[in-house]
Formats: sequence, structure tokens, C-alpha cells
Amino acid sequence: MQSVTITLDGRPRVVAEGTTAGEILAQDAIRAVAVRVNGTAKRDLTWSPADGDVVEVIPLASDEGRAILRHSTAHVMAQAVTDLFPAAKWASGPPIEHGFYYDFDVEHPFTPEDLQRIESRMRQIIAAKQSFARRVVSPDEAAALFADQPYKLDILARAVGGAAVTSEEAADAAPGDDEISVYDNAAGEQVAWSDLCRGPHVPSTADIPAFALMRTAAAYWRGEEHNPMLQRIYGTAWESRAALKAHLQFLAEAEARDHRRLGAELDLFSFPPEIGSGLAVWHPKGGAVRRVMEDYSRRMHEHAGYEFVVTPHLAKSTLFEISGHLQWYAEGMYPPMELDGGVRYYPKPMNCPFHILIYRSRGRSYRDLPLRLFEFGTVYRYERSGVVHGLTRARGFTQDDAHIFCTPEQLAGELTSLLAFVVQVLRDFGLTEFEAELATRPEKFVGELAQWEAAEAALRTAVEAAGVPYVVAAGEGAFYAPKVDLHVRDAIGRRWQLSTLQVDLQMPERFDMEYQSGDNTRQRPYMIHRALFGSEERFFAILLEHYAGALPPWLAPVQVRCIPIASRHGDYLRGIAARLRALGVRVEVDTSDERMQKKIRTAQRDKVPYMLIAGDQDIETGAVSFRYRTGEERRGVPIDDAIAEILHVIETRHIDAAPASSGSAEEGRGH
RNA sequence: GCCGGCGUGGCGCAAUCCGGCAGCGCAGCCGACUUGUAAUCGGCAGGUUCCCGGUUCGAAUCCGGGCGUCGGCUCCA
Repeated sequence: MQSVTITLDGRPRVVAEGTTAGEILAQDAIRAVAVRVNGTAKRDLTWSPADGDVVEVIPLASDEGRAILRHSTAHVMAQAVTDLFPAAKWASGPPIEHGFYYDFDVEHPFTPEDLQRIESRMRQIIAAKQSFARRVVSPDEAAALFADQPYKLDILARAVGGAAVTSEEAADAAPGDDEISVYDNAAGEQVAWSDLCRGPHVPSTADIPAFALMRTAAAYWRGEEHNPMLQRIYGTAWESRAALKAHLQFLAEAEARDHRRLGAELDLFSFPPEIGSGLAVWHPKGGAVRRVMEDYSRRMHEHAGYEFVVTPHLAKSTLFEISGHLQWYAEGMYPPMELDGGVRYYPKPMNCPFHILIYRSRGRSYRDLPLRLFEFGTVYRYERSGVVHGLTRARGFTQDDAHIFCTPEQLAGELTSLLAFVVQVLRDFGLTEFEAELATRPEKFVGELAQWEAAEAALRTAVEAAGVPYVVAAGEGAFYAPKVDLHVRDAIGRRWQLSTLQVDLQMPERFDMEYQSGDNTRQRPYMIHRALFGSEERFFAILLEHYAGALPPWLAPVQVRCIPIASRHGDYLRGIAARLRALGVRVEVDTSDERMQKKIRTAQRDKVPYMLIAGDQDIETGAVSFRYRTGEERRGVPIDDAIAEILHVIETRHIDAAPASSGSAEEGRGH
């Protein structure tokens, strides 16, 4: 038998010809789920390397390994569905972040009971240790095999035709390899199930250590609204039971942090149905936080050279005809109300046209520029009923909106200082991990190429200067503007889109904006759109989820709650509370007819940063005792020291109240 | 907008499958207790069972429509 020489994880290795990757790794006692060949193609462990191949191991507990595992689990699920619902047609079933799904065309949507049955059937298939065997077929063979599977035929037709294949289909067909492969699942000789698939797969269903079916949903075939709606089942699979358990705990953690739940629990805001879907009211405690956010934001903007403006909530159709919103964005707008004999007034979906009118209210000189206009502007957008989601996707919300008008020479400098400003403000709110996305010119665009290139270059300069890691999303810009979107990671590693900076190449034209230049010619200004929080509602929701409701002391709606040990200690604490209140601290004294332990429990539940407790011992020595919401406590602190400590943490915007951790930003923990 | 789930005092839930007196806990109010770091005890009050219509002797429960909400899809110039 001939031997071949391969490179295995960087080292030369001689093996007998025809030895499978799985056998080689077994000899070397290496555990893997699949291998990568020559840097790109991924292969099953049953594949045999040829002379000269560079082989790399893909461990199960890696992003790629888990994707393969999840993909295989999706196959097992589809097999189970086929067993239980023989009429089901299968569409596609790719791995996704944290799991997988598979879409089916079935007569009736799956019920929770169906899910349980599918799951038990899957356990049987896993117990049967079916092998995943790859075989290459011709297009005609494939078409014959899947003659009764219209969605597979559709995938085949596209793969064979060389048409663009979406990422979710890429897992199903094999256009990149110029060959079409089918995976047969078999226990012994009997093939139990076959699916069109490029692979790779785990060697056997027994190599699926832990999985769970999560939920059913519906999805359009190929994600297009006019296509048939399919029934989707989401599941997850992991390299071990422990990893699955950790994932389920992560989901529980996310649920406990849900801002909609915290909003109700902490009495921050609500969505009364009488007002309408997606329209929030802020309760006093939520209002207190919002006021602090706004006060802080105003102060920062004032220092950064912004001027404050106020504009109405409505405008005639004329304004939105000029801005182009009625042409491009009408579906996202609330419908108009007619008055004055047929004049149509629209609630505003954006603030920019109003700010432009302020710019245009008189002739502008280059000496006026850059002109930075800022407003907490409330806008209304008609979001389709299925997409409304708490404060993060509302129909009415307030943007911390600014528009900067500047000369072409000022553009790069403005963007650079602007992005630094944005990052600084977000850091003050305790957000520390940023990622930017530079969205560039799409295929369909307005304006001149040179302008686009100048704007994109300026944005790139700004992101690089800010030191924020970024990716270029080529062609993802709006048709009128390139932009930079800033994303943050929260305390449990989730990514949220926040701030947006756009260079508008359209509005200045539409409104025929001008300024008188130093050489006495009329020039068109550049215009930058910028929302820092995005919307106050959304930003507030992100903060709530990031902090799991335990807002830093400077933001907390109630900063201090005083708890008397017995009711006779109430007056003493009322005196301390009065001093704190006079210093601007939001403080309450719990004089309810409850035991002290119950009051602590309540304050703890309300996530109040400081509990100030006093009894006979404290009163004798003119002291007070701390309980922090972390559970730590400190007794007999002189009143002046206690007040100083509280004020210090508030003024310096430290993240948490407890002495040990004060000042340290919360560590992000990835997932 | 589309598919599916859900809607019962302020909140969390039970009774819904298989129609027959709407119940529990928390919160609220009243009273007692006066306590040193996460729930004191007793009492009282609170519901058009989301809305409209239908079936039925009888509807929280079954059927239709609407609204809201949850999970997805689509959308987020």
C-alpha cells in the first residue's frame, strides 16, 4: 500500500493511502468533529486526505465545530419530523448563532406537544447511532432523489444554475465545490433518511452530546414576503450537557434582564392599551432617570458647542415633500390629519427637516459654521404591528438628535470630534465595549461620486481616530448617505446598535441650502445627522438590560432609602434624608408599618443602591449604617462620612455603590 | 403586514382540555406587634374573566371578528 504525506496541524505526517481523517486523528488521540483541508474546504472525518494535503483539526468545542454539530442536529430533527409527519416538505436547516433551525412545509403548524414528540424521536435517532454518510450525486440523480421535495428542487436548481445562493442555503447545497452531495443517515445497511447537503457532519448521530428544541415560529421561504410561509423549529445543540445548561442559564439571565419586565417591576414605564401600541408613558421613577439622562446630555452638548433648538411635532405635507419623506418614507409615517380646508399635517418621523429650516431662516456665512443644532425631538413612526417591541421598537420616541452643518473642509474634523464625543458620553453611562460599522455607497445612490468618496473617507478617518474596532459594510449605506453605526456589548455580551452618524448628501440639495463662502461665492454645506442615544427610550432599555435594573447610583431613580430599625428611629433618619435631599440626592424614608427585615427586602427588590439603617446604637454615636444592594454592610459610619461617600459616588458616576467595587466598570462577560 | 401562542383584581398565577357558585399569593387598606441587615400576625377590600357578536337553559371556558401582547418572519429610507 502506498503512503501519503500530509501536514496535520502544522506537522508532517505519513499515513497509508486511503486512511480516513478520523482514523488518523484516532491514532494521535486527537478529538475532532471534522477537518479543514488546505485552508478552506471542510471535510468529514470519513474523508481520506491525498498526498500533500494540509489538514487542520476542527474541535467540537469551537465556533466551527458547534456549527457542524448544530447542522447535524438539524438533520436529525428533520428526520424526526419526517418520521412523525410523512407529508412534511423540508426547506432548509442551517446552523445559526447559538443553535439551528429547520423549515418545513406542513399542513398544520407544530404545537408544543408536537415539539415534545419530535424531541423524543430525535433521542431515539441519536440512540440508534446512525452514521452520516456523504455521497456525491449528479444533478439528475439529485433531482430524482428529491422529486417529491419541491424546496430541495428549488435549492438544486439554483445551485446547478450557479445563481447567487443565500447564506442559509449555502449549508444545503454545494455550489462552492462544483459537486452536489447527499448525506445518508443509516444504522446498519438500512438508510433511514437522506438530505441534500454540502456537509460536513458529525460522524454519527451518537456524536450529538446535548440538544434542546426551543420554539416554533414561522418564516417565509427564502425570507421573501410573497413566498409561502413555512413552519420553523428552532433548536440548540452543544458539545456537552454542561454547555447546554450554561446556554439555558444565559437565556434565563436575558429574560430576567428584559427591560419590559423590569419596567413593570420597578414601576418605570408602561404601555397603556388606551393610548396605543408602541406608545409609552414614563412613570415618576422612569421619569427621574430620564431627567438625569437628559440633564447630563444637555450639559455635555453645551460644552461641546451645540446650540439647543425646539421644533413642533407636526408639519404640513409641503415640508415632507421637499425633504422627500413622502416619496421615500411614507409607509413609515403616521397618516395625515386634514384641517384648514384640506391642508394635510403629518406627525414628524424625523427632526432633520425642521433643523434645516432653522438653518435656512436667514442667510448663512461660513463664519456661522460649523452650526451644531441639538434637540430632544419626539418623533412618530408607523411601525408594523408585528415589530413593536417594548421601548426598543416603539411608535413614538424621543431622539437626542443633532444636525451639524459645516463646510467641506470641516467635515473630517467634525466627524472625528463627534465620534470621540459620542464614545466619551457612552463610557460615562458605563458602556465600555464598542464596535463600529462603516456602511458605504450602495448600488443605487444619489449625489456625486466624489462627494460620496469624500464623505466615506472622512467617516473612516473618524472611526480610526476614535480607536474603535470597525468593519466595513460595503454597499450598506442609505441611498443618500454613508454612515457609521456604533454598536455596544452589554454586560452579558449581547450586541446593541446605538449611535448613528450619517453624512447626508441629499437634504442640502433638496432644501437648496447655502452659505456665503470666504471668497464670496455661494456654497452648499455638508450635513451630518447624528443620534447618540439613538432614542432615549431605546437607550434607557439597553441600560436597564445592561445593569439588570440595578442602575448606577447617579442614574438610579431612588438613590438612598432610609430604614429605621424601629419607628422611634424615623425622625433621626428623616433628618439625614433632609440633608441629602438638600444636596440633590433622591432619598426616601421607609416609614411603613413593616419590620426592618421586610423593608430591606423591599429596597433590595427595588434595586436601591444605598440603604441607610439606623437604630439606638447609631443614634447614640451620631452614626448610620450602610447596606449596599450587593448585600455588603457597614455599621456605625459617622453621618458626615456617609453623606460624603454617597455624594462622591454620585458625582463621579461610579458604576456601583459598594465600597469595594466603587469605580470599577462592570466586566463584560462574553458568551 | 404574515404565521403561531397568550389575554382572569395593580402584579404573578389557578379554574379553560371535558360549559355549571371565579380562587390563591404578592401589592393595597385597617388593627396588633417595635424588632440590627432579604418576607411578623390577624382582619378587610378589590374582578364587565380584554372588547363586540354568536352557540347554549347556562360561557372565563366553545365559535367568529376586533384590540393588545409574546415568539418568529418580513420591515427598520
